[in-house]
Amino acid sequence: MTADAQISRIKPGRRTDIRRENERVILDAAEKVFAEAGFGGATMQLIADMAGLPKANLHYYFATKEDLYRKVVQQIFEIWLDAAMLFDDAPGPVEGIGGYIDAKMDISRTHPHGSKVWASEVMHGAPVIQDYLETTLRDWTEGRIKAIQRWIDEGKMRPVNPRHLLYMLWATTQHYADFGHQIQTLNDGKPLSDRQWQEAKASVKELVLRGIGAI
Amino acid sequence: MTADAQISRIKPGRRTDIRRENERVILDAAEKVFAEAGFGGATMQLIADMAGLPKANLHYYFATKEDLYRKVVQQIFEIWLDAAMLFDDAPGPVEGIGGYIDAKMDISRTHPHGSKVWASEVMHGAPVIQDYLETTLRDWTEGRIKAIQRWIDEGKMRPVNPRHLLYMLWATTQHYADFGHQIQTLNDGKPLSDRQWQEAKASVKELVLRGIGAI
DNA sequence: CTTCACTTTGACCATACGGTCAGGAAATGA
DNA sequence: TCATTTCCTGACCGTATGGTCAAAGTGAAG
Repeated sequence: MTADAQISRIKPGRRTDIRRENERVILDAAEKVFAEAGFGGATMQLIADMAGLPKANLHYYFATKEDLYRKVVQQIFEIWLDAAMLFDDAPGPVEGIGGYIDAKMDISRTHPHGSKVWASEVMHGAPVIQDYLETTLRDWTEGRIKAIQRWIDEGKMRPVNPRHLLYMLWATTQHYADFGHQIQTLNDGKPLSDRQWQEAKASVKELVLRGIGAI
Repeated sequence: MTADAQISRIKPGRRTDIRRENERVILDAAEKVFAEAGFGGATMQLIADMAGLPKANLHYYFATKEDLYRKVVQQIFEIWLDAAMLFDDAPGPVEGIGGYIDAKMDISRTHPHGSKVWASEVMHGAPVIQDYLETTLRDWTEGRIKAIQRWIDEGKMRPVNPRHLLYMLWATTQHYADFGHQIQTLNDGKPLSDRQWQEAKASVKELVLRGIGAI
């Protein structure tokens, strides 16, 4: 992070880069603090300390706490949408759903904070991203349901309710991020190792793919 | 709720009942507010308004905000533990796991607030219930893993990783409470009907039981 | 060097929050 | 009736928080 800052300041170092870099540092800090303390429990001072900047500087880049929070939520949503592309262009459920599980599990490992912020936002009634749920997410969901239904019609999987299958995919994959602390506690207090993450991915994939009769 | 208050005030109406009743009203209000706003976003004033009592009265029954919060978390944990009894005394996975799914799905419908408070608590690193995770939950989990392993050894289900199976059960069932708002939004803004809840339970049970090769 | 836009920040403010407390009301038992 | 315990609550307090602002710092362009 610090190294990046120095690099970007040396190489094409311009005013724009200062802004871009600081916004990134602040967003990363905010994601972590919002995840660990919730929106209400997070303070601008905590985020500032985590980012290594004075509090007033945060308000120079982000007008309000809500504004900063909104950007954090949008970020994780876009990451998930990108990963969801694996669903398309897949010939069948093994590649489509299996690949989607892989991607979402990887995100749960690399972006646990973002996942928690999203979960918290939805649990509180989605006050700032309700429009996303009603537009982008709804459209995406309907599209995926159609894809699953096609696989069912083609006999590539059993006739399960596509909607509840999607919920299960979301729930199961995000659980490893949102409830990571509980999982770690039940793992003798240690984070899952590489091998254990592989095991988790394999277990989830097998349970789901066998559950829908794709293998 | 009001009726209960009147009844309990008339029937065996004693000092103890006033305390019991008020504590219940406050706990119910607190559960809802903590679920909707998070610990940091919840205020004693909001809880007091929801309970229909002056704020100072809350502090008469519960010393601090943390104290009140702790009681709320303990409550949902006990409800879940009770439901988990269905796991025991079951001859096989169809009854044991199937019954557990039924029970947890019912709780997700009847106690969505408690589930959200628990999720929020764990996501924030379980600051107040870490000891529960390390003792009661860990013991319960180990016991259930043994039970599942026994079913596997008896050939009643496929050899899946019991730990990840449990995580899937928790994730999937609690998803219907924790992400209820998202599910409702994707259901044209309407809460799931009785029929839709039946469909959800059936889908989850079939996916899981088929996934583990129990049906 | 001067200019000018962009960035930084310590000091400050109004508000809202958790919690306290004194004094009164209500219930109970003798 | 009176004493005692329990319950109730408006008013109050110290603190922490989100946000503001004026003044200073910085560096590229002319």
